[in-house]
This record gives sequence, structure tokens and C-alpha cells, in this order.
Amino acid sequence: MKKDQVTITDLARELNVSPSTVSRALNNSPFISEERKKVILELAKKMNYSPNQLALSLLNKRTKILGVVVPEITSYYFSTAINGIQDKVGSSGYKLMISQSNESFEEEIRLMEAMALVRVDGFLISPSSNTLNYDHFEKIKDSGFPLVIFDRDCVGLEADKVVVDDYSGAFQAVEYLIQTGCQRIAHITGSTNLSTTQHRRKGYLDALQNNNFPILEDLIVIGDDSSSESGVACMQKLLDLRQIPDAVFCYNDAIAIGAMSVIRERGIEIPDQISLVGFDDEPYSSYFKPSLTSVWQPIYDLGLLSAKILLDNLEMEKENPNYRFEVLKPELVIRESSRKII
Amino acid sequence: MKKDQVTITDLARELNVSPSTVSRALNNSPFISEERKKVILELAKKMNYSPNQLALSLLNKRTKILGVVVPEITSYYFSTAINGIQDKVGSSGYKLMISQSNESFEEEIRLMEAMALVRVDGFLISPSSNTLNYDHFEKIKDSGFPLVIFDRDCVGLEADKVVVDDYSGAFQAVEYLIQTGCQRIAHITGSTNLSTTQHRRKGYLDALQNNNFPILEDLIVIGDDSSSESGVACMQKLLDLRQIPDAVFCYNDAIAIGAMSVIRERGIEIPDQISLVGFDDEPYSSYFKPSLTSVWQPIYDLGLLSAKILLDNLEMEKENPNYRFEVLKPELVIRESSRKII
DNA sequence: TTTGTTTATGCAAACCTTTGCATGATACTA
DNA sequence: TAGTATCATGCAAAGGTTTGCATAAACAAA
Repeated sequence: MKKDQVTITDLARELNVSPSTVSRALNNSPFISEERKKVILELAKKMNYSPNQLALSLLNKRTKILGVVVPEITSYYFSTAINGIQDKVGSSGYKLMISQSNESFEEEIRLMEAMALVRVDGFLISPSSNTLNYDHFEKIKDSGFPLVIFDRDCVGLEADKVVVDDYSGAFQAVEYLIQTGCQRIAHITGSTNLSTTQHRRKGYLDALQNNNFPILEDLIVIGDDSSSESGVACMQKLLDLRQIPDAVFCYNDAIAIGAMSVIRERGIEIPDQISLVGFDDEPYSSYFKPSLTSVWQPIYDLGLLSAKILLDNLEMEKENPNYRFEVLKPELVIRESSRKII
Repeated sequence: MKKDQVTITDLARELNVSPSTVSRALNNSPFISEERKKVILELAKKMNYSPNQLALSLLNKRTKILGVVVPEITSYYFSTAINGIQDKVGSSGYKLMISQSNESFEEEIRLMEAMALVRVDGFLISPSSNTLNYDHFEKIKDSGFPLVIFDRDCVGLEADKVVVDDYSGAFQAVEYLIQTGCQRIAHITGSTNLSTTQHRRKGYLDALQNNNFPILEDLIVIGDDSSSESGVACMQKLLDLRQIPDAVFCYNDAIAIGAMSVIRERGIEIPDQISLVGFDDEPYSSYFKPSLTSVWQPIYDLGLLSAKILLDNLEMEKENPNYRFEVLKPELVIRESSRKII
């Protein structure tokens, strides 16, 4: 059975004073005599008093809890972002309520509603890949909850946003492949709904065009999701083409790893016959053989900055008129899975 | 600015009835006339009323929030456990407050205290590797919070616990190495404080003794932590021995991956010259070349079961007199990094 | 002594909801 | 018609805290 916590009234009763007096003593109010304050503080310490946050939240209309919704927790990417959020938020006394949507639109709505009900002070959301409609975000905003969207952009939604420059990352990667002499550069994508997928694809296309390379539809394979299994399936398609690619730019490392295993199985050499590039730069990527060339993302910083913006919003008493849109720069990390510049 | 939520009093004022009446209508009390109930429910819907959970929590003394503390979120292992917890808990309307201790004892205490203050209904804790003293757990229990310890055991602490049979996993792995003809089987450990480290080591030792193999202290290397970097360092030590091992059983996959890269660098063949076995069976392990033999752990189920036990405790009105101690079985997954049975 | 000032304290409301008890109204029975 | 049973409703307290306002006491100034 949960023991009842010591309340301010318990202290008051003990000392034959009113709860107000105790409250003032505890809150360092000037309207209290020094001696009494001392006695009260001592008793409070002795009886192990700590204020009831629930009552305070009810009174102040804020819980010091932030709601975080990510597509999946079990992913290096999002757990690292959460890590950044946690580090930013921890010192300011905020707590995190974290949930995963499992890439489900309905679940995302359900989770946000539940969090709104417990009066989180604000939201940090990375939308699911099936979130094509932003009514629930608008609703949350209308109810006055500060909202920061991170990693995946919602085009048309007015809100604070922090994203990575996927376009630039992809562009860099493909430019590099071209510079190293690759001629037939393929691309394996992830979920087509995602802004990240679209931007990386755009970066791929623009890098090709920029170098007067033809765009070959055969070389663009759309994956069901962004898993290694999907990478396996897509790479098989590419290797079944009459003319196989000599480079593959993958939506992410998981796909690249799957692709790598297929290429190896078929006895094709990486990077001599096919250069392989991933995205995310997951920790294991450097331990693969050959180690994976990948686009590193400042994902920890992404979490950090998102949290910072949310906290800033919470500290401002007025509604912020103009939304922030922060774009972080990714970086190509060159390893063994791609050819060297000649 | 956060808009004020519609309260029961707002509805009451609108209809010129008392808040009690509205409350009764909303809660399906029998002491209310059908017509009035209908009107009230309609207005509630129209005005988009939802009860203030804060007020309810204050009244009922429960928040429907569970506190989860893990050593680190950014790890396949713990994020998968959280996944299991989430799936179990989600349907029952409980929310999760999640934090990582970063393997810090002090942080673990701080986090639990903060969660106790916001009145979580119970705790799911995987202790940090520096948690050698369980006073804070005892204190939490004394305050009446239900507590479930998972993954890492706290010997001597009376509490509900869910762990994996690390001993058996290690024993299986080393037995297998022996069966496949390995003679000099090394072991790279993780943090020595952890029950998991101790049990895996014990499993290793017992399997050797069971087969009348000598225990060679040189072949047991203690890592600083359980990272790939530590795996690299430890493997280097092993390969610098006058007589190198012909098999290495690693505390986990991360270490094994690090070890693999060193072995490769030195031009030693896996598994022909050295068999390599990990623990955890992380998703990427099957994609390595050679793919990694590892001990799979039912970590999702670990989370699921821990959450179930906590929920069971919460539903019982009486204090549970006898604690549960659940041990889940791991399974050896044989892949290419270990020799086959002759 | 009276008035005014300072200082410390308590009361009550507010935050939102539920619920035991009392009250009022209505209808039914004798 | 008086008495009683039934039903719907409101009041107030409880949960823990803060805070504006009122009050009381003590003391200083006139």
C-alpha cells in the first residue's frame, strides 16, 4: 500500500499554525518571522516533506512533463535523438513522456491525445510515415500546446521544426560517387511518404543532372520500408537487371547493409565492381567489411536543438509569432565501400 | 498561450445545474434523470469536454504513469525492452515516463526521486552498472511504490525481478565451441559489477570445467565497458599473447564486432583459426561477414513480462507477500563465425 | 490616549473532480 | 389529507498548494 506523503497540513497541525504559514516558510516568503521559518524548515526536513507535484500542477497549470512521440524507439536514429532531448531537458527539471507510434497515423493521434490529457507542457514529435494529414497537429496547436516537429518535415504545417539537410547529404554522396568514376548510380529509397526520402531522392537526381548523367528509372528502386530486409529485396532487383549498376546510394545504412550481403552473395566485389553508400552512419557501419561509406547526421544535436526550442517557447509568456525552421548539416564519411577519388 | 480546458463547472454553469449533477451524468450514475443526462452528455460532447487528469490523479492518488529507468536508451537491447513494456502497457491506458541513467548511480537515484515526486504508479528499473547499493530501491519500496527490476539482478534485494538466464546462454555457447573442437577458448567480459557479466563468466567457466578444460587466466580479458571499442582493445591483448586463442566468447555482440575487426586486420581467419561468439543477437549481427554466432535473448518478452508483473501488482489492492523471480531462456544462434560440429 | 504603521498570521478561494449527506419535490398509499 | 416512499438535485468536503485579503498584535509617533 502506498504510504501517504507528508503534506503541508501535516506540518501545520504539528506546529499549531496554518498551512499558509508553512507554505510561506517553505517558499521563502518575506512575510514570516525568522524564528518560525527556522522551526518549520527543520520540521519539514525531519518529516521528510516534499511538495505534492500533482497539486502544484493543478494550481500552476503546468506539469513540467514533455511529450515525445517517435515512429520507433528501437532504432539507433531515434533513440539517439531522444538521448539529445533528454540531455537538454534533464537539467531544467523537465521529465519526458515517451511513446512510439510504430509508424501508425492513428496511434500517433491516440498518443498525443493521451498526453494532452495529462497536460504535458509541450510536444516533440517526429511524425509517422503515414501521417499525411496534419489536423491533429493543428488541433494541438490550437489548444495552446507548444509543438516542435523534428527530423521529418510536414510541408505546409506551421510549427517549429528541426530537420537535417537530407538533400545536401544525398547530393554530396552522389557527387562523390561520380567523382570516383561511377557511371551507373542506382538509388534504393525508403518510405515514399517521408520528407527525408523525398529530399534524399531529390539530392540524388540533382547530382546526376548537375553532371549531365541520364536518369534511368530502372536504377531507382522503391523499398517497402527502410529495413535491411527491404535492402536485400531491392538489391536483388538491381542485380537482376540486364546491366547492373556500378554504384548504389541507399536511403539508409540498414538498407545498405542488406544490399551489401546480397552483393557479396553474388560474388561481386565492393567497391571495385559496385560502390555502396548508406545514410545515418550507424555505429556498426564502420565495423562492416568493407566498412560502409555513409552520410553522418547530427542526430544527437537534432534532439538537443529541438528540446531547446521547445524550452524556449515554454519560457516565453507570449505566443511566438514566427516559427523557427532549423536545418542541420550532415557530412559524408568516406570508408571502404566506395572507390577512392582517382 | 494555453487555452483553458473546458471544465465540469463550465458545463454546469451553461446548463444552470450544479457540478455534481454534471459529474453524475458523465459517470453514468443512477441518481440522475435520463433527460438531463442526455442534455449534459450532448453539451459535453459539443464543448469538447474531457476530464482533467490532474484533478483526478490528486483525488484518486494515482496517475496511470509508470516510471522506467534504463542505463541507456541508445542501445538495441534496452530500447527493445522498452518496446515490450510499451506494448504491454499501452492498451491499459498507462503512460511511460522514461529516462536513462547513463550507468550513473547518482543519476539513477535522482531520476527515481523525480519520478516519485510526480507520483508515478510504479517503477520498472534496470539498474546502472554502478548501482552496488540498493538503499534507494528499499526506500522506494517503503514508500509503497511497486517496483520491478529487470535484466540486471540485484542480489539480496527483495523485489519482483525478471532476468535472462545468462549463465545458461554462456554455458550453451561455450559447450558448443568445445564440441566444435576449440581448445583455447578465451572470454572478453563487460563491466564486472553487472550480474549479467558475472553469470556469463560463470557459465563460461563451468562449461570449461565440465569438459575438463583448464582455466587460463590469460584468456580472460576484462573490458572497461561493453562497447565495440572495448572489444577492439581486448582482442588486441588476446592476439598479443604468445599463444593465441582458437575461440573467443564475448560478453556481447558489440564487443564481438570490435574483436572481429581486429582479427580480420591481423589476417586471421574466422572461423577457421578463431571461432567468435557474441551475446544479444543484435539485428545487424546476421549481416556481418562472417555472420556472427550469438546468444539470442528474449528481450522484448523481458519487457513485456516485467510490465505485466508491475500491472498485476497495481491491480492487487494488497501488498504482494512473495516476490516473483522470472528467468527467461536465451538461445544460441549458430552462424558463420563459429566452426561447425565435426 | 489616539492614530497610524509595521509585521506576522490566518482565512478562504482557486485549481477540478467525486461523493456522502441533506434537502426538496413529486407521486403514491393509507 | 396526512404521511411516506422515491427520486433528482445541490452542498460541502476532500485531495495539496499558493496567494490576495483581512485581521491581529505590537510598537512608534503625536
